[in-house]
Amino acid sequence: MDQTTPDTLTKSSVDQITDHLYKEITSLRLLPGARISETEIAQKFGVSRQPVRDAFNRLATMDLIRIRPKKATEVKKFSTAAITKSRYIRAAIEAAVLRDACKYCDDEAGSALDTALSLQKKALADRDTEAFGKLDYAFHKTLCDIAKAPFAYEVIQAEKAKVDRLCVLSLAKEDRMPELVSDHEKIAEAVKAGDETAAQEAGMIHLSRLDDTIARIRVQRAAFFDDENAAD
Amino acid sequence: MDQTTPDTLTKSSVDQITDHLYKEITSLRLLPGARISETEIAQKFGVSRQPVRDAFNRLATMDLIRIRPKKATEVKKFSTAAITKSRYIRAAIEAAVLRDACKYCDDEAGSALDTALSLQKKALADRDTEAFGKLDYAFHKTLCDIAKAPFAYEVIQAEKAKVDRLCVLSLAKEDRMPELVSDHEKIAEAVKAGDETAAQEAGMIHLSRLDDTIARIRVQRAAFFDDENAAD
DNA sequence: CCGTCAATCCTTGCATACAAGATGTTATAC
DNA sequence: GTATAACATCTTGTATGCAAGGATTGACGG
Repeated sequence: MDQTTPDTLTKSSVDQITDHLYKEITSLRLLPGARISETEIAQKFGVSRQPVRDAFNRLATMDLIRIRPKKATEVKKFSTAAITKSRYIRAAIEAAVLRDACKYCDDEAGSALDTALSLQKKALADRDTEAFGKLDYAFHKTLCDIAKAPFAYEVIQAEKAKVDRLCVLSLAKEDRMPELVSDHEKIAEAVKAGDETAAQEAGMIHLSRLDDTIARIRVQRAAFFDDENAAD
Repeated sequence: MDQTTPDTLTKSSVDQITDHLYKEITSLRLLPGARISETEIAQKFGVSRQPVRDAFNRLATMDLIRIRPKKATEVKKFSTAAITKSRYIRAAIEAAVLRDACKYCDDEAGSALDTALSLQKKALADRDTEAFGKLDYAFHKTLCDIAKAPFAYEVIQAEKAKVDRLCVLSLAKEDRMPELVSDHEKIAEAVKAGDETAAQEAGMIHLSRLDDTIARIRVQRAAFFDDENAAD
């Protein structure tokens, strides 16, 4: 998210507005297809149109909004093509990470996985989906660290964020937690055992969990998808 | 490159300026560390600072320039971390592509690879490095298409572009062409044979060709690298 | 009642002016 | 001679005004 933030610590108006809109969009408070206006946001923040404009440009490069010159700016709808691409990238990166994690996993790494898993089980017992969401990210980051590829997490995070707002639409988050924790357990076990193929297999199964959810949402909320639309 | 270009066909000033600076940077006519000024570019194009500003923002999100607020904007230097990340991503994606290419390769795909290779051999015979550069991209795109993952090419292209400007510094482009063509031949052969492991192995060797080149340039042109610098 | 045309409003794109911060230089005090 | 402080000048950030194009709504003619 903060990839475009300059090295200065003083958050400029552009940073603030970008951050705000990012959260609004990813949390689905701004629905796909919703039109947003530069002047409207500018008034809301008490600034001029210019910083809003810059923020729009950043969000456009993140593929979160779509600026149609002279027409309007709207929150991007989901596209099956984009989801497919994102999934492909994640699958490829995570496979590499799991392979390397198996290669470099030692006792310390194993205990790190164990603690991560115990935290997840606690969140599962508490039915705390929000906490689990963060632990989910943390688990994958741990894997990247073990694989000596911390930068891979940035990619995973970026791709994950692109589809995470879609999962907000899924009502059955609590129901999915058990199988996700179980997936993580299998992955951790394989990594600790150094079993590449088992780890990658478990990882791919883990990724495929999303497919059903997405397929269900696509039919339920077809209006949020952009597939039949000719224009990108 | 044109990922940020809106759906309108009329190239706006921002598009033109972005395109121009992109070429200037990737061709190394603008050297890493060079400072570029909004007003300077604006005068050069006969426009106001605003479109230049927007172009800068786009280039910043492409990680090609670095905007230091109130200070200056400069062409990003190479960083070992960024190169490592880019290489990791490419390796992961290309491995997946080669795996799928082996899976889906048929006669038609095989002949597509053959024609691509013959074109490369012609460029090699002509010592036409520029033509070969384009054919190199085209070859990898062909592989992505065969793998039924055309979107993967976008990722490869984006990551390739990040380090390609580095290779402009390499004087021995002609010398490297034969081994690159040879690599491509091995890859194509393995893909046509449907031999996953051979294809991936050949692909990884192909990728590793860059490592030596980069290592050499890093010591020769240390001023273009940003490793010791604490600030990103 | 319906279709067509025009005007008005809305949108973003661009230009200009001013503000704020950082840097390098120069002058002055010691 | 040196160090420090003030200033001049660069940089980007923000505000505002105008221009150009699309969309909707209204009126007018059939």
